[in-house]
Amino acid sequence: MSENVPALAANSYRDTWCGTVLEDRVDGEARVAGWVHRRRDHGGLIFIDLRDRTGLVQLVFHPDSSGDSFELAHKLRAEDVLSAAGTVVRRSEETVNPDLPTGAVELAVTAADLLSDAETPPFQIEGFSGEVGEDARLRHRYLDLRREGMREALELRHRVTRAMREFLDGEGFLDVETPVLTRSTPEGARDFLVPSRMQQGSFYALPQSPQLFKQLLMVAGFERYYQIARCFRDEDLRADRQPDFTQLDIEMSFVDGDDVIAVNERLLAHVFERVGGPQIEQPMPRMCYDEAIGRFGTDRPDTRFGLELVDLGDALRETEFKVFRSVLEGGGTIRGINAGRRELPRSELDGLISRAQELGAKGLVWAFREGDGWRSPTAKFLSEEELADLNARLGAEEGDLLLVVADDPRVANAVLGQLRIDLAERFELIAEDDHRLLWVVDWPLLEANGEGGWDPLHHPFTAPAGDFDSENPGSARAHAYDLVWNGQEMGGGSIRISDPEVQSRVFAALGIDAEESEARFGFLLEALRYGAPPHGGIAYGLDRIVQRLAGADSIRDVIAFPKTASGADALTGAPAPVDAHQLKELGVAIHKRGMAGH
RNA sequence: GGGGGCGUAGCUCAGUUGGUUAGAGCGCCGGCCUGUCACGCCGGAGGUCGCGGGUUCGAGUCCCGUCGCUCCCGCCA
Repeated sequence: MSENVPALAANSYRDTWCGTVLEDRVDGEARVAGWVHRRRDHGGLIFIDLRDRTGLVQLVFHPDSSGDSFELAHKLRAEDVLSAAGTVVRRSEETVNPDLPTGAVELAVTAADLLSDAETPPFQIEGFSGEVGEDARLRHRYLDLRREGMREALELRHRVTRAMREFLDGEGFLDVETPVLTRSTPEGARDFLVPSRMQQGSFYALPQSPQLFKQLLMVAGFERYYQIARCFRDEDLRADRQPDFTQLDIEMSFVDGDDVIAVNERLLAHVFERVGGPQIEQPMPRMCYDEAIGRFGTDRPDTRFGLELVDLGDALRETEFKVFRSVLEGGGTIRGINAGRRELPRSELDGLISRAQELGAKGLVWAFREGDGWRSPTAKFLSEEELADLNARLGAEEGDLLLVVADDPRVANAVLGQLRIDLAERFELIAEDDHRLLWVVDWPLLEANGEGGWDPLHHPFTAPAGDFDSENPGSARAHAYDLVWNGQEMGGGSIRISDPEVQSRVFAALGIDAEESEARFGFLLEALRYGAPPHGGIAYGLDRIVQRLAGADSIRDVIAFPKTASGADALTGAPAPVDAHQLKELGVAIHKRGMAGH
């Protein structure tokens, strides 16, 4: 921690941090200020642990040498704010506290001032074993942030962003701010809208990302841009999703995908080196999208463990089992995973079936290899030859647990992809200190949206690789890349379309006709006509990166003032009703859900 | 929008099959204590069992509704 703590200029309250009162100050005078962490009152001798952002130092109050402040010390309570001056004293050998960085010294107080008299906090700042509930922590976040874990998390976050800025500055990137009041950019999520007072009936949207602005900055010739940008998406929350979140946003000109990846690998290496993150290979591993889907069932594969997906359709071409047969005839797939030799009670096997159904599968076949066949409710529907073939394809050995899903390929992949993660956690297959980072590359540009149309896998500005064949949009690949860390998406980017004609054709393929694209993106198409360099970039979920570096379970643990699962701020009470006259000024009327006619 | 879990003292939790006055640890308050560092010892206060309704002789416990927190699905890169 000390490497980041700047020297403190002397002021009326203190001339050093609590956590820096170390042996090199012995016999010197020191003045510290902070919060009363704990008081140990021995009657004739009082110890106070004083805490600030940097740590703790022990203050000692003697009745003889501390004067009036001895009486004050007796009255001190937890979280009172205190300024104390005295002599730094080396502790005698038997009173050294090896658990405290400042434990070899203490401050013999000669004078102290109570700067603020604190009420008893609703929960203890430190020093008891029970974990405080998140509800209470968020309601009094300013107290929660005094706790060591939160201080460390925010300091880590600071060091991460500082290292990012350091690296990018050194590479010639310029930090440019883009608007927060803007118009809707189609990243796919619901927009937060802000009503315009001056143009009633019209709305700003909060940015889901600075995507279009950074492209315009490339047209403007800035060439290398970055921003640590707040972004907004009005969707339901998760442990790794907040309605407002922070993105490290980067864009470069005159680059191809490999150039962007190369810069970013150096960026990651620099940041991790600075903050003590995992070692990463240079260059980092890459995996094609199709391989990721094929082996792991997902575009964000967690490669820390096996349990890879296996295609079983060929073993069942002639099967008599109606369920499998109708799936295959309907263009579906049959895929499975070998979970290894496991014992699971029937209740847990039923739980796997429920989970598979929750994930969208119609069912799940479980089996244990037994001899050349299966012990499974499904075994009786399959021939000996089929069972032997399935065992071979799955590499099943005696007692191995096998899971098979027959469904639409997207469903089968999604279900098995999630089940392999559930099983890895259930069987503790993941080593705590194992970190796997990789790029997923060679993405399809579009995917069928199930309604006869096409949706972008990234966003509508992603450049197709090679010529874009409007007749056959599904075959187009994209110059896109996602960074995946232990199966979690940390960031993604692409080379963008810099040719307005290509952009128009991609819009058309997405079902956005000329009129609509002119209305919504005319400014972009026009800008591209005025000399757009080839350009591309990436955006990282900063909260997720810091979360993983901190080993936290939720991004809330690395955000100073996060929202609860219902999108509320437990501290301020936002969102909150507003005065009628505010609404009137905005020309906005409220239609509550459930009111007549709505 | 849907499913699971949770809600008891300031905090973290226990509370049996529905049965007398709802408990513990920490914290808090008062007293004692000159080497503690999760100080110790003695004493004390503190409860709308989230809220509303129901079943019952009797509800923290069972049922219905509702609110909040949380995890997941949908949604969202």
